[in-house]
Formats: sequence, structure tokens, C-alpha cells
Amino acid sequence: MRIGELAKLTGIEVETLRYYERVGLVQLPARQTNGYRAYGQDAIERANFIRHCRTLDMGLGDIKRLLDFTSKPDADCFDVNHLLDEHLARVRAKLKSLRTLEKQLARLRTQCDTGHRAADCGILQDLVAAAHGEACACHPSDGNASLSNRKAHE
Amino acid sequence: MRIGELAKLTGIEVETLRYYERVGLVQLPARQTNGYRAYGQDAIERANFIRHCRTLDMGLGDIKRLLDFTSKPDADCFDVNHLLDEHLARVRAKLKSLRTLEKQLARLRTQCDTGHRAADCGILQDLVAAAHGEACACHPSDGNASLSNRKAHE
DNA sequence: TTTAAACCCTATAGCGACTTCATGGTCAAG
DNA sequence: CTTGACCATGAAGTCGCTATAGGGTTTAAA
Repeated sequence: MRIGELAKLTGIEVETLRYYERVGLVQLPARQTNGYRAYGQDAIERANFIRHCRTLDMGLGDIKRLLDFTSKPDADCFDVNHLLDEHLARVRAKLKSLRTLEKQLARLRTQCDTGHRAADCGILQDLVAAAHGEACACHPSDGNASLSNRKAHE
Repeated sequence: MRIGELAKLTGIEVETLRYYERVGLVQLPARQTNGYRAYGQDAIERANFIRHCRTLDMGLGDIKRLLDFTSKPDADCFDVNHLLDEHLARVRAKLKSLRTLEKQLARLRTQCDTGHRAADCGILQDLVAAAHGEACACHPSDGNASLSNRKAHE
């Protein structure tokens, strides 16, 4: 099987498959005489495993660790639980901050329904007011809120 | 005012301010004879505007567009609404997929409570089963679900 | 007065997970 | 025999920073 077919079967793009190979997620496949990559059936399974974990938004490092586990049946799977717990915690934190954000944006959005000139735009006024430290529709009383949840994986 | 003071006043790190300058979000400040950046009061306001928009998770491109609006009082602010609507839509889409994800992960997490050997780990079994296309705890009946909500600005 | 800490500068590389680009080789159909 | 689909490599671009290297300047204490 060549790389295009594997891509079609798994829904992972060709360039992404090559990228996964480069970073060591996918083992080096055999090569045909012309240099084309030649995959076996096992590559489909491994690629699907990766894809499924990616739909669960796991990082490539985590996926690599899980793949290692699948080939070591006698290892202690405590780390699998732990990895999943951490991931779940990250997802929940992100979810929380996103819910707050949604409320803020929705409230901000209600500020401009009348004027059409930028000078009269309630949204812009609100954002400028925020720059002055005044209360605004999106951060009413406030103090702080989120920010800083940017580097947390993703 | 030097860059360090501006950083302290706005809560934006020095390196980040220089980065904003490099990408054109902050205008080039005057320079002292020793080459140090010299900011005026207006820089504080502009920087706070940026910071506030960033807490709302807006992209730098969007913020740039908003900043342009604040200096063009006669422009039609339709685009401001539009920009905010799009951003809100992105946030809501992300929120939706994250909620689904949370459920999937939580369910998956229940799969491993008994065994300690990787070979017996319900989580790994589940993930491998998914690679085979079978139903799994995280994607019960399935068909597909999300994926592809990765590039949407964040 | 010396010296050390704290500040400032530029340029460059790194992160994660890709995507895109440039450039060229291989192969099957018409 | 050429067109177009496929394959290859390597390098650069994306986003929003963050960090590092390797310097110069200012300030305050010893």
C-alpha cells in the first residue's frame, strides 16, 4: 500500500502521515524500488489509533506514550490512567474558561445595534473603556478572570 | 516611559510588547539617545486595548482591525459586528466540540479500574478497538464527530 | 570607585501540529 | 509523448508568544 491509499483509508492527510513519521509516531515503512513508501496492514491500525486519539485532542507526545503501552502488555497501566486524568483536567479547565469567554462575548455583542459609525459603536466604546480600566459589558465588575490558559497544551 | 514601565502598567511582558511592535500591532515608539524605547501615555491605552481583546481570545489580526476602527470614527462599524459575530461563532463551535470531548474522555476513563497490566487495561483496549472501527466507550455508536476544528484560530 | 544588579537592545530559535511551497522523480492513460 | 496524478525531499510559514545568546546602559549599593 502506498501513502495515498493509507491516507484515504485512515482519513489522515499524506503530508500529516509523513510528518508523523518524521517525529517518530509512525515507524519507518519499507520502500519500493522507486523510493515510494510501502505500508502493510498494521500501518492502518496504528494510524487509526493515532487518529482516534487526536479526535480526543490528545497531544502527539501522549499518543506516543499510549502506543508504547500497546506493545508492552506486561507494563503497569497506571500511567495510562494518569495520562488520561491529566488530559481530562486540561479539557475541563479549557471548557471552563471558554464558557466564561462565551458569556463575555455575547454580552459585548449586544452593545452595538444602533449606530453605524465607528464613533458610535458600542462595542468599540466598550473595548476602549476597558482600556481605561472602566467596567465594560464583557468584564462587568471583574478583577481578572482567565488569560494565561493559553500555553496549556494546544 | 521605558518599556519595562509600560509592561508593568499594562501587565504585558516586555518581550511580548516588542513582539507586538514587530508584527505591527503597536506603533514604533520614539527612541532615547541610548536607543531605549520611549513611550507616551497613549501607548498605555493602546496596550490595554490589546490586552483586553486578548483576554477575549481574539487573534492579533482581529485586534489590529479593531484598532484601525478606533482611529477612523466615520467608518461603518458593520465590520466590527461581523468580526465579533465570527469570533463568537468560533468560540461556540469550540465550546460544543469540547463538551463532547469531555463526555467522551470521562466515559473512557471509567474503563480502567480493575487490571494493572497494560494488556488488561480497558482504556487501551478501547482505543485499540476504535482503531479497528468498533464501537468504543468514547465514541459509542459514532460515525464520526469532531476533528477538523483544530485550525479554527486558537 | 568599583562592581553588581537590573534594565535595555537585537537577532535568532523554539514550541505544537501541522500546512504550504519549491523542485523534481515516477507512472498510467489517452 | 505528453498530460496529469501520484510520489519524493527539504525548507519555510502559521500563531502567539517565550527563551536564549550576546551584547550595551543605568542605578544603587559596597
